[in-house]
Amino acid sequence: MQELIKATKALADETRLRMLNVLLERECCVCEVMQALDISQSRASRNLGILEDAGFLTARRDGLWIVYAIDWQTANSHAASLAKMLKDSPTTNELMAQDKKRLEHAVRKQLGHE
Amino acid sequence: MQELIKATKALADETRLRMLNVLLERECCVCEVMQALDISQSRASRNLGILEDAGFLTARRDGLWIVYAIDWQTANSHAASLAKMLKDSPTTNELMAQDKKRLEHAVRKQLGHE
DNA sequence: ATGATATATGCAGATATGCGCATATATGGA
DNA sequence: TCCATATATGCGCATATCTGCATATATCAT
Repeated sequence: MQELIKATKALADETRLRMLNVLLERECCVCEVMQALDISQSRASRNLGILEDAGFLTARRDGLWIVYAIDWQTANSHAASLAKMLKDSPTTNELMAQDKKRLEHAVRKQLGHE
Repeated sequence: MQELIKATKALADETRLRMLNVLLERECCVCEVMQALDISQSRASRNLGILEDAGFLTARRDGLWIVYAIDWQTANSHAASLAKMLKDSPTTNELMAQDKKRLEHAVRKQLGHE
């Protein structure tokens, strides 16, 4: 049951649902998520880490960047079911639509510190 | 998106996941849930209310009792998807198994206050 | 080695959440 | 009407969660 609790807790946050929304479009590095959601660096990093820990995401390094992607082969089967659910019943929402819009112009290089 | 957030927040709690576990067996009044999970009256009532508010449960009065049941026709489509997921991928867990065991002997009349 | 960029994390403060206790409300029977 | 039972809820406390700020760590280029 602990894995199910961890997965649901990870989902129960607006920021993280928005993150999964954009990651369902394509894999992203942290700075691209920052740009898409228009949030701070620490906030992006921390919440991506929570999603990874819960089994929703994989993380791989690519040079300076850490690239996060939906983990469809996750060991946490509940996370897989939940991710599939999000994919199959997309939430239409103004904020999430904006996130996807900004994602289109997000690039792998950016400010963040000042 | 707010409905999705409400649904996931409602799920993200051990007590409430245990409640859905027993309610997937059969509908229950508050005191039966108290007995099945071995928890206090206010705790049972409050958490059932949260699940109802999020769209997971219906509540109907039957005499002295309020009977809660999974709402398969809920207006919150996300809650429906999540409930179906729980139903289709049952979590095998010692605690949840005990809850179901106690549910077998739960009755519609009981102490609770002292 | 030094500097620039990307990401992770310790810390503190603000807010949210879960719980028990006591009490309020609702129903049905005597 | 009065009482017993079932459920809901106001309140306060303990704990958890989220965030920004500052800083640490990692990688790459010079």
